[in-house]
Amino acid sequence: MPISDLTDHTGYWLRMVSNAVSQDFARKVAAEDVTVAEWSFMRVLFDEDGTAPTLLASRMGMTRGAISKLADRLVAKRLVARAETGGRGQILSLTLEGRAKVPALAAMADLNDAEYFSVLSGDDREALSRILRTLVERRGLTETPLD
Amino acid sequence: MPISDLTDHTGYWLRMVSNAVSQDFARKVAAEDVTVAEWSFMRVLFDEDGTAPTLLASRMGMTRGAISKLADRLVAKRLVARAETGGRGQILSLTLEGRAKVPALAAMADLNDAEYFSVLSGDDREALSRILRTLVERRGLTETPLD
DNA sequence: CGAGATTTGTTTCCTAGTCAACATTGAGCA
DNA sequence: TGCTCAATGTTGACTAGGAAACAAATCTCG
Repeated sequence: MPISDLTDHTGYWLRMVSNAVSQDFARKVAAEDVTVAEWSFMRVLFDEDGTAPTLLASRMGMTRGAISKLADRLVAKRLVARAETGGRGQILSLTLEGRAKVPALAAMADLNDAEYFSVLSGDDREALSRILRTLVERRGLTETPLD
Repeated sequence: MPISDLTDHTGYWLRMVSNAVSQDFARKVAAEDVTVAEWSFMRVLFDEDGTAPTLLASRMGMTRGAISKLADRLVAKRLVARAETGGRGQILSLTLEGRAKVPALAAMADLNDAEYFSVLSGDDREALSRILRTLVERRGLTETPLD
């Protein structure tokens, strides 16, 4: 039996494109001194301010440990604030500065996405989006990635 | 202007699916005590035995430093051998043991891919593959990812 | 109530990369 | 020839995240 080539797999091409989109976006948001994970974190808080770390972890598909460290970094940058809620609990919210950054970052995300897929026809763009959503639904992928 | 949601972006779904495919594959090859990067490395050598580290780095889209360490690990596992070529140069090849492992790993890659995309119709599978290849070509993505 | 079980957030250790500095080797060419 | 400059592979410092152990806090229910 012939040995299949790496490029025979859809997963291969998927990863190549995904990596390229992510790296490009990472480069863009770096201009605002923010990482992709930080952007994602802030975007979640933008809608659901005052979220507990554990919920953020599940929203973002990261471990609580990772969220703990990510929050440290964002607090150090004065983009996020931690608030004790009495006992063990804690609540994370955007600072004014953090909230003010979100629109610019969202615009970058829009631009990055539009730019990347602009080389496709409208039909193909639509098909790609639809197929990916189908996969997520049918495979029960609930964990959220970073962008 | 409304702030776009993370899920408005095709890149978001792309990353979610790509991560899921990769993680699943990583879990599978771990049964053979191999990582995804190691598999990729071995697969390249399978066809192009006696490759220099720098060429492997470009084939795999990794830095020379990463290849150097990856090669260390594979040599330690007796799957790859380093050969001096006189001066500074060096050449990497699969050992017999390494070469013998490739077919099983390739079968795993085939299975993983087939399994993941089995929930799509034939048309959608084909469309996805075609669209991804179009993106790679039109965006000039030459760097190779890991699976 | 109170004792075990669970949950929460943190921390430590580990892995797998990048980046940049480095010594070594080789090539080009006056 | 010999000088300079580029390329090679390695290394160390650093980063981001996962896994698991942990202490503290909260639940559960007898």
